[in-house]
Amino acid sequence: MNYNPQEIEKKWQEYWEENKLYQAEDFSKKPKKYILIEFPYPSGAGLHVGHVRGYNSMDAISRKYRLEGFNVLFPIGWDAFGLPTENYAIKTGIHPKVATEKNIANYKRQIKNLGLSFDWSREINTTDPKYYKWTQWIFLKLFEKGLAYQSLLPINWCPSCKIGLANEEVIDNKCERCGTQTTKKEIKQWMLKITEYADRLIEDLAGVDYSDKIKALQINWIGKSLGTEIDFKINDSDEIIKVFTTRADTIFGVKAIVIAPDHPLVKKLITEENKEKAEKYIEESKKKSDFEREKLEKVKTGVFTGSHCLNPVNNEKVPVWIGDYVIAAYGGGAVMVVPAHDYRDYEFAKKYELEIKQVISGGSIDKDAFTDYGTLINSGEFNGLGSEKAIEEIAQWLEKKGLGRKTIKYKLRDWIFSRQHYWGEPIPIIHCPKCGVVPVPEKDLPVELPYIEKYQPTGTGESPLKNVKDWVNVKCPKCGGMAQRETDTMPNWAGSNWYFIRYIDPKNNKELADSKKIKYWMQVDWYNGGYEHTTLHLLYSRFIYKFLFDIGVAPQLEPYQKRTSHGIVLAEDGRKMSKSFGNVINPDDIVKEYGADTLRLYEMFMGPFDQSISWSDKGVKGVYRFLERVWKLALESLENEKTGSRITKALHKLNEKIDSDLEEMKFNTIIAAFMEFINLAIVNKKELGRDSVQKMLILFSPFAPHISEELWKKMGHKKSITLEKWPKYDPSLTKDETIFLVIQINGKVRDRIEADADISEQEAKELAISREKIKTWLRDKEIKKVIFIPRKLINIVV
RNA sequence: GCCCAGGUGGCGUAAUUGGUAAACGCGAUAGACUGAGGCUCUAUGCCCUUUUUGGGCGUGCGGGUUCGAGUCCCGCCCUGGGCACCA
Repeated sequence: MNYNPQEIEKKWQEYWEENKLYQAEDFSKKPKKYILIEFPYPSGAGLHVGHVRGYNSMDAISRKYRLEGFNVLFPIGWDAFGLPTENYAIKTGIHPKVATEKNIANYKRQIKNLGLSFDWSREINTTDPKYYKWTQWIFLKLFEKGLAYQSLLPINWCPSCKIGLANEEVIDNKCERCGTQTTKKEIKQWMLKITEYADRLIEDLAGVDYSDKIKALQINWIGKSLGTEIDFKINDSDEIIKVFTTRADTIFGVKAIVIAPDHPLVKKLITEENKEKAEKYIEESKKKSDFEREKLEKVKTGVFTGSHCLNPVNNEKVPVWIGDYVIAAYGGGAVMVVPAHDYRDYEFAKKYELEIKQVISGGSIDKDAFTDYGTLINSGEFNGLGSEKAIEEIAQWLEKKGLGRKTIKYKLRDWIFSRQHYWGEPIPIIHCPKCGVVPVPEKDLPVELPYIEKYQPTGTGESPLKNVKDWVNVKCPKCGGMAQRETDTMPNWAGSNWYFIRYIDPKNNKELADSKKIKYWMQVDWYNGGYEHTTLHLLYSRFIYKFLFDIGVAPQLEPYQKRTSHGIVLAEDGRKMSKSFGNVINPDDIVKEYGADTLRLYEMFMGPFDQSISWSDKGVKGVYRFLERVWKLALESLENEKTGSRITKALHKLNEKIDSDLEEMKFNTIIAAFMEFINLAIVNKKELGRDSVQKMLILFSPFAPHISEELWKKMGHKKSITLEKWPKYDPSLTKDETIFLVIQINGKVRDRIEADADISEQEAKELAISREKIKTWLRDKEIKKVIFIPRKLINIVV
């Protein structure tokens, strides 16, 4: 009988589900493991082989943990609100709700075909009102604590999607979804104060097991920067411009202050004679997109306001300029120009004929700016100090006089939490003409998203919900007067902020989850997902979890003990898989042709887990051939009684290899080790006994569950292989009794001899110099030194 | 510019963490099987030398440490990813 995955896989998938073999048990006495994958967004495109890479790897880990006696929670659900579905709906005319249902059904079918050991009894869906009731509840709590607020802000606006975008959704000044150039638009937005958690989000990384890469990515994104805020008093005025700098040591070299065109003091600073020129500049910079500014102007532009301010350290009069390269949102929107010690300032000074005054010794200032640290010169009482010390002392000096202070700035901005779109969780707020902003009372949650036919964006910047009069108009919960609902919805990150808590108690109607259950299951022991979510989803969900900790819902400071990320699966041509390139591999096709086990094994074997790898059809075939060999070998060995020592040893070695490599996600070498074992066993077929086949199948089952289960049954077992125990290897059997001792002369391999593994140095030496080959090498030479490494080699130095 | 990875056969990659470089898979070539093709099996695997014997080179480049370096140190080059008028 030939290996025929199409015949066996479906059968076992149904068997596993019917017998509830993968359901996690609350409060089980067994030790728990919470294994999490990023729940998929059910798009119209269907499951990607990249999803499969992450899922089946964590599936193998979950399966092994179960065999080892752990109570494993390995859940799945759907992150279904958001733009992709809405755009799909607009394109096809299928309502987002219907499209979501359809897409989920498709994903579910695809995922079930892979034989993953998810606990389907805990399936969740972020678009289910029973679920988003709690997403809204979290928002109310954030509002209550002052962490959700409204703000009129120039936001990134995509003219094509007609939607406001968070900074994180704008890439290269283009809309992340459609690629259209973004512009700015002022809208009243809901914001979340993630910046309040910036420090904790950095500090608490110390206590979790994330790779350095992931930690660095997050720390970079938060962009903490220590510096000094310096007050520059405006000449003949009480107004102060606060300037942020990391280089307070260069303050004696300041030759101008540049403020952003939208700095609050701009209007006051422009003098009558500069009015025309300055206002024209501001107008023009507003028109320019960020993209243009970056690409077209290497040398920064600016315009003089006509006003001056005073340098607090020496009362020098310094001109105030307006420059569109200064970002209003960062560091107070004002910078000090130190031409001698900053490249941009140097160019700026050359262009506008400002003085270049050197205050740090070093470099050649007539040629270019000198930006390194050094010793202060031309800096009054601070002359002679090193930069680092000077930064410290100047800050202290300023602080004493009330003219400046040490401060910390972050690149991380508060999180724009409003979307003017239909397909999202309604923000549970009511606007009352009398009482103002009123939160929807908890008892009235969820605020259900009404089913409407016109869900297209209005293009005015308002949500389509604005037109649903009988939904918008409500009584104010406070005064009972007529009021209106907030019509903005939440971004698609809202539901995924906390979903891992809902898996713990998915049907709870009173809380997000029962607190005892949360205590039992949290933290997530191991969370795997794509690198692309490192700065968005991962950071957001850590923030929300910290908030939940602060209000007593979450028991720990961090949600995820360990976070790993898989590399992207690229197309065979090395490019990203994309419909437009026509190079997409559909997992369905692979399952149909070769079976799920082949797909799973191939994706583990293709290369290092965290690395991007190109797909290879040839590689898939190679794995399929391997499975055919396993099948044939196992069936042919059923009648063998005893296992030879060579096979026994190899099996224990394999066992050891899996144990050590799986924790490190070295799936590729595990599969290679399996192949090696099978190759050995095929050559020594008669030595492969029944007991070893059995053990081999258990070891194989986390990786290729279907074929293992089928062969297990063919061996006469009545119970599922998933109920077996993970074998323990005997360390004494993983070591060889004889080895090939390598003989080196001057570090070069000259010979190798089979020898007893525990051969002594003396014996090894004697053996070595008795060899004809070695004798030739040693002729007429004097042995200076002999280095002997037990079990490995002997090196003769002549 | 800054921060991460990484650079090993024709290709994807492996190397017990300083000890036989190329395991495993793919491809290629030759042979076996076949009427033929495919599948499968066996062998080969970079350069030099007369085939074997044997020897040399060899892990991006240049140095260094060491009995011994893909692995450690110093200096470069290149590729991929992330951030970026961030002051």
